[in-house]
Amino acid sequence: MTVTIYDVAREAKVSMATVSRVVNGNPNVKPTTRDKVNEVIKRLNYRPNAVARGLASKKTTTVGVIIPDISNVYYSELARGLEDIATMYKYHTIISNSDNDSDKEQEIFNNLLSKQVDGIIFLGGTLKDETVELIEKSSVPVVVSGTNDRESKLASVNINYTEASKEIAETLIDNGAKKFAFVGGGYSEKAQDDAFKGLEEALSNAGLKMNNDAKFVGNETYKDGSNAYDAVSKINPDVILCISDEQAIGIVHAAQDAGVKIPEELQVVSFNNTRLVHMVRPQLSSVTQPLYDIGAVGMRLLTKYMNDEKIDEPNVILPYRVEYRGTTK
Amino acid sequence: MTVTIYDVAREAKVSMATVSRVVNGNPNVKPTTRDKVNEVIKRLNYRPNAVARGLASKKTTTVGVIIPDISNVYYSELARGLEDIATMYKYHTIISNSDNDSDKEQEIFNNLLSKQVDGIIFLGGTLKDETVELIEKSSVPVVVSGTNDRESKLASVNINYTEASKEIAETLIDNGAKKFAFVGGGYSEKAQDDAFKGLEEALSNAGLKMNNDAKFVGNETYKDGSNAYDAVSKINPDVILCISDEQAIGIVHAAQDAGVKIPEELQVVSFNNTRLVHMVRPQLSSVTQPLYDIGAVGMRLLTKYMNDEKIDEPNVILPYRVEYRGTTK
DNA sequence: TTGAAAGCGCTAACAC
DNA sequence: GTGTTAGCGCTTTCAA
Repeated sequence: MTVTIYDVAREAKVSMATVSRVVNGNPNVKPTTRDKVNEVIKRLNYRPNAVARGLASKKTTTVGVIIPDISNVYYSELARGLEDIATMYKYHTIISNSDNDSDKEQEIFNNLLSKQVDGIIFLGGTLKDETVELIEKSSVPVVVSGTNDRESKLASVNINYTEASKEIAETLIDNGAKKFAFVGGGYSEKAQDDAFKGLEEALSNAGLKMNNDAKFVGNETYKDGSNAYDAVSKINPDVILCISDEQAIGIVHAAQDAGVKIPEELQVVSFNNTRLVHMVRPQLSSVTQPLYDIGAVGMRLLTKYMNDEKIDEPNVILPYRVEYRGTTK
Repeated sequence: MTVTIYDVAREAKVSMATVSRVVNGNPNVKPTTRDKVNEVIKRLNYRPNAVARGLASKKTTTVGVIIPDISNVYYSELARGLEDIATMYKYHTIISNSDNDSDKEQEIFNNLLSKQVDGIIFLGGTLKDETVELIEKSSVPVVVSGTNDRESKLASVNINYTEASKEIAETLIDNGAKKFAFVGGGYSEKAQDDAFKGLEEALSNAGLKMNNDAKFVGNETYKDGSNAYDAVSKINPDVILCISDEQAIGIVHAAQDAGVKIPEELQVVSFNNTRLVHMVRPQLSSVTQPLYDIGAVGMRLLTKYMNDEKIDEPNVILPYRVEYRGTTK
């Protein structure tokens, strides 16, 4: 029925070992033999069985990807970057959605190991202790992209949220802003905490301080933007810093619906930099993160671990820029 | 090193076959034996090797997904639906991006087959003849979701673009619109052609006809929206029908930048219904496709094929609604 | 440069 | 209800 390596060997009058060598590009094959084998492979339309190969070689050329939600623009852009590099290095990716749920993460993790993946990428999301523990004692390399554990013990790719947040706050303070509000989402607590820290530093340096009611933690959705706005608008902020683009857009619209002029009466800056920032009017001021690259570099880092290459730096920090668009003065 | 079924068998003083039965939930095992085996499995932290299982059983519980671009909101929403159903049925998904490129599609297809996937889902995208041919002679079941071949030979899940388009055109004609423009994208030619057909029918029924310059085919991106607007604005249309949300939003903004009032002077309706439609102001009038369901139902259909269940109807047409929001009068 | 043969870890008859 | 055994299709020593 299906053509196996044995059929090719018989037809080409060589051993299975030789066919295997040809298929795997082993140089120790006489050119004439190689040609003969290749001819038969083509004629019989032989396609190596990756499962059998995986069993024999203990390598599946497959990596697992654990992602909170592939339909979230932020994550799907990371995923695309990762995918492209995986393809470049001849890896396939098994993607599973965790909804940032720790139990699901662990289940997925174990499933991926049972599938014998060569490595795992953990995209975004909050890294709860149990998950970090699982990663630390993993039998295959793991890289986290677009997030990190609190102590940065894991191999990771990220931007410096603290610095970005601080820079934004300083700029806007220089520009006259005094009252800041902060809206975090549920997915990456590390990013949120780091960004909040940067904001606090900038405020403290300027002799300002934040109102206790000025922080809201929501769920990073457009709809939740109006909840966020309702919550923080009580303190009448000059600026709202918001982790998620979708939520920031929700905030902008909620404010506008309430008759607040943006950016004149309220400025909004977000951190995700998905393609959405350009698709709304006024265009959303944001930290421009290299999303595609965060995924791509994470995957590249993982390939290094999988091939036992030298790792210069397990915690990669990628550059960012702040772009002031329509939602800031 | 790693724990195998053999280790468990030895430790539990039973045969491998019995362990296999327990692991696979085969009822022909005495409860006491089952308990004993389960205890050992837990104690040794045994995790079945899915690769070995795949080789022996010729089933990998893995499906391949070929998608034009996971970072495109439309496709990532389909992907999420599909993923959830796959997980529900204990399948994993290997996702690969094709960029709607026929060569890549074929390469991915063959790679997936070599990975011994149990089935393949083809998401969105134009089905070129070579791809259709590949699918037709595939050794594993294939379902196409969110697109179809021109003759509907393949198992598929879709909405009726012709009907939707016709309905919109009729409604807007009743409402006074006379000059229509149409903007298609690169990804799904079938959808585009069907939608165009519906528009033509409605126009013809109303004794109207379309200007030759009123059709533009672009690439479904936000940026391309301004190209599309430049192209079709020459005929001064009352209405632009646009397949892609992103592109439609680009059109709206290009028009607004040119001083055109929306919806008073120009109405815009799109077909994709991604979450973007709510995130712009004015909110985009659109066909509300059940994106998540198109993916989910496609996956469910595929599981039926993979398990040799009875198929009632290989071409599933899902219901749609038209929602008139801010970009129509 | 090539071949023989022993697994990789599991499932699935088949026999008991 | 349980065990024996022959593969699944390939890679990888080891020897020649």
